[in-house]
Amino acid sequence: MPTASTSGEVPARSKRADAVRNQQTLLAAAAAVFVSSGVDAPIREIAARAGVGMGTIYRHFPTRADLVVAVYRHQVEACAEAGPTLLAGSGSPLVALRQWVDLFVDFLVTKHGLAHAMQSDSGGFEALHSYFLDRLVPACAQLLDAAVEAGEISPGTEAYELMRGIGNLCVGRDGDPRYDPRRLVELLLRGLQRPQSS
Amino acid sequence: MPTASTSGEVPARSKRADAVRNQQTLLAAAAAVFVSSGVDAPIREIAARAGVGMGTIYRHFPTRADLVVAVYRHQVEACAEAGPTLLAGSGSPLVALRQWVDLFVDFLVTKHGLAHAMQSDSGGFEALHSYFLDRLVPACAQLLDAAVEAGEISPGTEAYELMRGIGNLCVGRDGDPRYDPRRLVELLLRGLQRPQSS
DNA sequence: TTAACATACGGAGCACTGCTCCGTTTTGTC
DNA sequence: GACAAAACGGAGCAGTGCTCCGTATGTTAA
Repeated sequence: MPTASTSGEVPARSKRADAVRNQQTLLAAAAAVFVSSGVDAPIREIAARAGVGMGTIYRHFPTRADLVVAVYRHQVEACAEAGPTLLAGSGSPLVALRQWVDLFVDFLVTKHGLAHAMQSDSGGFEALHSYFLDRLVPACAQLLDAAVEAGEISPGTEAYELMRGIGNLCVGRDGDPRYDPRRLVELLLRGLQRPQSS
Repeated sequence: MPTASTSGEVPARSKRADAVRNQQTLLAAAAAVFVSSGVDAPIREIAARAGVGMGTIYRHFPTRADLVVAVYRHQVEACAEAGPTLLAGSGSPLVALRQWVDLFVDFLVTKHGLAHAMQSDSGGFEALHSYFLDRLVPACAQLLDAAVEAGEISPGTEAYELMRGIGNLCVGRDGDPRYDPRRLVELLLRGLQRPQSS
């Protein structure tokens, strides 16, 4: 009963299937492009990657900020859900943690772009940020705990602290080949590892 | 003796007069445009304002960052020198302080643009920032002290603190008509004023 | 003074970008 | 099926960064 208009409300015909599909495609494409080319990547590039026209992007996300925010939310969700999945799929919690952190670093590109895109409008940003913490800290903690439990890493590091550290390692690199945050994050993770005998 | 080549050094023929003149003109024009249109203003606009061709700008300042840094240094100097001048030129230290703060706010536009333009290369930025503090805090302090001395404002506020406060009021306004930093700075200054008996 | 050269200037032109607009295609409904 | 609404695609426009080279100007040596 899509056309049920019980009151003075607008009928609100449900979205067309292709529109929904394209929205998803765009989110994924934008995320990938943000990672490889930064949040200032040309819209054309995102459109090309998604295999859609530019008009489609502008219809779904009128401004760049809209797109960035949408990707941000999408990524937070994906990242949060990936935690348990990775843990279940891998025999080693440490490996799972590594994979998760990799996802997290990808995500930070968008996050920093967002912070920049939201110099004003700080209200919405606060809300988004707390959403980010609520969802992600527990996910990270679960992986961390599991790795400790399995004896792969030393205890004593909090998820929040680790995430913040990673976040800070990832600021301010814009095409500078001399600074690769991922290398440093890798180092950080290695530092977490419990020294293994033989 | 401009062509004296005492050793293996390059003769280093002195710069042409028009080149020097244009450099000054450009600095002034860029400063004005940065205030009215932000540091991302089109190069064309700056060139037009200075009455020179774009080639001239790019010859003097190969990248936008170069130009911004040069304007920054220039402004720090001008601001520092303006302190004593304004003080001497006006009967009221408070009026002088007001005028100085106005200059300072103009300058902050460039400063913030600079901070953004220097996400990487943080070494040079640090040096610039300490230069900024060394030059400007004393200038501000002098005005502040004079105004206290004259009984126009209440004592107890440090120059550094005031400047920092003003600086913070000036972040994150990019064409948002709802937020005008100057209004707030004016309020701050008014708050500094000693309540005067009619 | 003037010739000759190094230096600096100007702006047309190219490449690339954001964003709009509208003819075409797809989808859902009757 | 037929039809309208919704969504799509991408050509095209306007604006921008940056380069390049013919021209103008300042400077030096004779």
